[in-house]
Amino acid sequence: MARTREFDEEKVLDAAMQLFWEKGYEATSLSDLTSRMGIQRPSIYSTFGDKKELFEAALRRYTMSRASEIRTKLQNQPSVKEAFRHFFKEVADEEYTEGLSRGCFCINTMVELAPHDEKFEILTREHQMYLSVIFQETIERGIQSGELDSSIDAKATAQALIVSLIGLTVILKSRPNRSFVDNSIEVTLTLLR
Amino acid sequence: MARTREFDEEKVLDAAMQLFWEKGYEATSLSDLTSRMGIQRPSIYSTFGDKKELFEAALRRYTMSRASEIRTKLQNQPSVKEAFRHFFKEVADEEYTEGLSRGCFCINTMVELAPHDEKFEILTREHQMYLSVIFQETIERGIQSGELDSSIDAKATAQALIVSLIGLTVILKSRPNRSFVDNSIEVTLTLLR
DNA sequence: GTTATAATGTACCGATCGGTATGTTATTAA
DNA sequence: TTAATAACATACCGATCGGTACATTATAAC
Repeated sequence: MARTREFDEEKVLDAAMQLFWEKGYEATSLSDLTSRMGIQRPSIYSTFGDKKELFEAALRRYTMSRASEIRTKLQNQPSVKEAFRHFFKEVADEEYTEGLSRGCFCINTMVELAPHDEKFEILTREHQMYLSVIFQETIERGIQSGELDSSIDAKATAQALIVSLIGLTVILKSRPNRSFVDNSIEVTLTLLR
Repeated sequence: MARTREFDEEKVLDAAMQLFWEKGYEATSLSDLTSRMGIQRPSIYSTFGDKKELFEAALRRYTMSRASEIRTKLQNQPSVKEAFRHFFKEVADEEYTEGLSRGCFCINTMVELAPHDEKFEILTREHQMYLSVIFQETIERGIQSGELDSSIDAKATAQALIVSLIGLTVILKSRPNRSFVDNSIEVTLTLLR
């Protein structure tokens, strides 16, 4: 009974996500968005609502795919300690490889929007708590298998690792020496004894 | 031979610092600045240059005072481990006490500007490296005094603590449970054995 | 084929952005 | 007292901001 949509909703949302991820909320204009998403302004507003709502949709898309990506990575290694080491090193490698340092979209949002917008305070917190549980389950697997000492506090250690991961992701934006990054990763991993 | 300046340069720079610290670079407008600094636009431009230069001056002011503040805090405690514990707890307390979560101006800048502006990439990196040296010297003091095991790597441990401090500062913006924060601090401090 | 409807492209809205030209006021050296 | 000069306030600049009105186009139900 009406004209069909000419664009793929997921594809254009993905394009918006990439842009917000690179530049943040304030620095991304509607003109940036239309050109990168390949659709016109009214299409954005009719499909996603205003700029903030589009940003929120993009962030939700990011956190969901990122969480399952991390869960997969940690499950694919038999050794828990090696799994974390590999994961942390990979985070570092990405920042050194790519020209632009995008970091983590959720962390960027935590810094830019969470302090002034309760919706994003909650959204970013819940993502970190979710990741924390994934870490905890991974550590518990290591305890179960005998790889890790049963005396360690899986939950508290997972929380400390989340904090370190955030710090690592953020400091990479200032492009520190590789040795700085490698040192801090190795020392942090000694928490898994 | 000319009219005297009616404002205190340090005071108005301090006001600009507070504002950029709260809102970041993009979200702070010249109108915000003039009203908070209490001076007119042309006075800003003639005294500090354009918006980016004013921001840089504000950030430099912040990093210098913050570094000496941290150095003092760490030196004032006889026990190194207690010094770090007290300092980390204090960082957390500030975020829970204040209504607004400003976090650390330098970290905010690392996220917002460092990836797209080499000047701020360098400026923020150098501040973190400087703090890292302060941490290292503090740890070495603990080793000297016999409080800390001489087998620990002071430099690498200091770097890991810097990363954790950054992560702590950032995650506080999402207002996690106090237990999350306390747990991660305590676990991280076990690196000082 | 006709009609209803939704997606599209264009062109525009007032508001605000960072930055500056300009005229006025105050101060100091002569 | 006068002349030179720098800080001041005002008012403005073009550009861009987020958001929308409106006319056109394409599709699906009938």
